Amino acid sequence: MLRQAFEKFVKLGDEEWEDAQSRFITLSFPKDTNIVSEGEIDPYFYVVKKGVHRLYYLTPNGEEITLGFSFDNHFSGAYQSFITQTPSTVYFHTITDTEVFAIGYSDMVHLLDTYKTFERWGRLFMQQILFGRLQRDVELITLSAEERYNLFVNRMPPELQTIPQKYIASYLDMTPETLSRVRAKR
Amino acid sequence: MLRQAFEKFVKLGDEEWEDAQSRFITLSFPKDTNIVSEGEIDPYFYVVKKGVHRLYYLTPNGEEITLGFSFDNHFSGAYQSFITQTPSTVYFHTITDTEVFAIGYSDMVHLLDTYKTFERWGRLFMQQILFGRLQRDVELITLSAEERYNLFVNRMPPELQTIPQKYIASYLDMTPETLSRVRAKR
DNA sequence: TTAATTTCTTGATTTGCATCAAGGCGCGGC
DNA sequence: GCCGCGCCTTGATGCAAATCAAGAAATTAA
Repeated sequence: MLRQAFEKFVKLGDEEWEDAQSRFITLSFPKDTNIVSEGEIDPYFYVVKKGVHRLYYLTPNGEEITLGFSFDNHFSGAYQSFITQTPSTVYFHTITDTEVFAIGYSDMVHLLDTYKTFERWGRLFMQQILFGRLQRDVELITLSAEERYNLFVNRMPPELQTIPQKYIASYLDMTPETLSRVRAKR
Repeated sequence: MLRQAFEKFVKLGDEEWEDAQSRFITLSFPKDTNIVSEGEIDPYFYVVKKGVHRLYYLTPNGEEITLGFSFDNHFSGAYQSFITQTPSTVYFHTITDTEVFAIGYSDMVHLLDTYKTFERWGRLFMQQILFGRLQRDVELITLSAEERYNLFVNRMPPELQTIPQKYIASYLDMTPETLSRVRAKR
């Protein structure tokens, strides 16, 4: 399952996979926990075994803005902090009880340095996140609040059915009041 | 100069550099040309020798939305189309007369396949673009039209002084009228 | 140079969504 | 099982920026 997450991007040889696998640990967190907070360096890169995560940041006046969600079988974490080993500007937060595979920085560097395959995985992974963000940028700028919500619902995997609406609202760049009104119209 | 563009990310060995260098060609375009249009596959990845470029897309009602600019000594192109070899959703456009180094897809694949250093360059380059977009997302959501313009001016390199204001306006997600009013207040 | 376009400015009006406000519902804790 | 505190809803009002509308300035073409 961990291996599959990587093999969505690259084919792994058995030896390099053994090496990689041995470097992951399993961690659990209860719901509503900040795994990483603003100002901390994210010590791990994560693969979600079970649960739903949220990335958000705080505006100067204390409002939470949700950047994205992640869930089962996907990569997760405060990537920028982890890969640059600098203090995070975002909170990495559990919406549900969660289990993850986690790998530390020096172990990740080992994989990237040693295996060309992992270096390629890293490139393709970054690429996927980037292209996803670009798509989102287009949608935030060109679509109305109602259209953004409709798109979200159509793409929403079942895992996200349970997310509090205020998180969805901030992800879609609207207030909870606006989201509530949009929903009332369906 | 071409080499320096890569060496902002990774240190290159002389042999791999020779191989890479030999695969670039030089191209020129007059101002106001679409190097790549929507629906076309971008045949090259570019490094700007001289000139200013713009990436934009068209909304359903024909409005141009500017995604970004590039200029001397930086990488440029419709990356998503090039790297995935699929039709572009964006226009890649010259604002000024332009000279570029360009490398074709099979040559780029050769470099990525053959040299771990280029694979790493690719990862770090994608990463830089991604982190830049994330920063921009934050600014678009949290800042007012006036604050966005002030930030842009502070960061703007001299090359961008000559850009038509309507392009800046659409990059900052406001109308030309709004930008004009913001500027009048300084 | 002058004419033709395009870009930029300035003013009046509109609008989508935010903000402010208050009541009801649901869920977790004791 | 009931209490209390977030969360969601619904209504009234406000506002930043869009839209609509001309004219002025700048760029391009002839």
